[in-house]
Amino acid sequence: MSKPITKLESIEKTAIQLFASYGIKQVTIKEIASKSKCSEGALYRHYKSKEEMAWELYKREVEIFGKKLRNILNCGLAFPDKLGSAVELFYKLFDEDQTKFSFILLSKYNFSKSRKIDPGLNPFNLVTDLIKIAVKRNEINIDNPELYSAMILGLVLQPPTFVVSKRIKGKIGNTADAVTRSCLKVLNYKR
Amino acid sequence: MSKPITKLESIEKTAIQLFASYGIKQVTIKEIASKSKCSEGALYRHYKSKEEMAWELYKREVEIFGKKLRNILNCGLAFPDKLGSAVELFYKLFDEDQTKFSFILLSKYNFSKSRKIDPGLNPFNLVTDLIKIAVKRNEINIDNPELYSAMILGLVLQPPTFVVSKRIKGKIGNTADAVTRSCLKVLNYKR
DNA sequence: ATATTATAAGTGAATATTCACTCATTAATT
DNA sequence: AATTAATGAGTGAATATTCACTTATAATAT
Repeated sequence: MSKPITKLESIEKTAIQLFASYGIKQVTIKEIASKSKCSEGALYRHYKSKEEMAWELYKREVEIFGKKLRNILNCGLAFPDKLGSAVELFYKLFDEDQTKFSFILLSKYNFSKSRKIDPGLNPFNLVTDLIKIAVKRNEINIDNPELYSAMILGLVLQPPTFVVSKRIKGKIGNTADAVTRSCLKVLNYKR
Repeated sequence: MSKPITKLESIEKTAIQLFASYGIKQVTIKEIASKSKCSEGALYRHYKSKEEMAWELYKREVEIFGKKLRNILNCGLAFPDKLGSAVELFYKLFDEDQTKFSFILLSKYNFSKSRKIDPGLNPFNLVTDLIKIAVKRNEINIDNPELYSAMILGLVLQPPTFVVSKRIKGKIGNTADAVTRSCLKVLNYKR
């Protein structure tokens, strides 16, 4: 046999799906192998260990999202439009692949603290920077940018989390506007 | 009847502390035993398994907090005062025992979906109900209470989570007011 | 008071189980 | 034939759990 690329894809997709549903630690190599219809050994052709695989997948997916987010935040829009596009992007991508984003959202605390994703692509950093710059430019009026960044991130992240835990049913793309407006209120944005 | 010395308290305190720091799966019985200065077997006098213990501790702590929250939300205050007291309570308790609340905040997704805490004491339900009632009484003006409950919960929960992950340093009790005001803005509360 | 008994809790070595990872073998491709 | 990849039973270290025995305390009897 020599069609490794398709196998790898299948392994990764299965792993993300299982990690998202049950958490990294509770998923076994056996499960990933059987569900992706390959052997246990096949996994080790591509990754050094299960932990390593989980981390690589996590890092990759977060950084892919981070790049998209950075592109939006870098173009010369005004603050509320940047924020709005960011929320819209996130919710759209979330709706398109809930499983992938569950994995991202829930895996955060399952890696050793020494594993770091590229700070320039870390969505938390990007949002915090966005807010700090807006403060500097007097587009919003808040003290304590760290606190307000936390509030904004929580406000934006919790609805998708509620979708994952079934407290909210269906898609959330159509709520991006309402969420953005809520953020702007919190930040005392005056148009 | 007899009531010999008990190491239960020590075991539980140690377990919560270790679970909060490293996650339930990554903590071993050996570690709990040695850190709480008892044998590995002692744990099984009180709990059927490690998993069971983690769940019982989680459930207990969440429900203790749920009771306090319910008491506050049940007394006849106006909406913004109820919300304000709730945030203040949460942040005060969080400051008093960060370890315990890290455990609560981070363990959520480590249990099987079939394990449920008493719905009447579930803080998420309590807050959602609070908001729904306020809508009914025309104290706030929002469509989609589920979405707004999610936003409010995220807004309130993320700052403590940031303390746990060291993005925010120190205590947060003094931010309760600012956070409450932000919630009221999101909810279109007109005083 | 003192002794006796009952019981819950504690102990830790022994055992069972889990699970990531390996590697000898097989199969496919060139 | 040689090379490359795939397989999955096997391995062993890590870990959870058990259990026969000990100990401390409380309840009861003397």
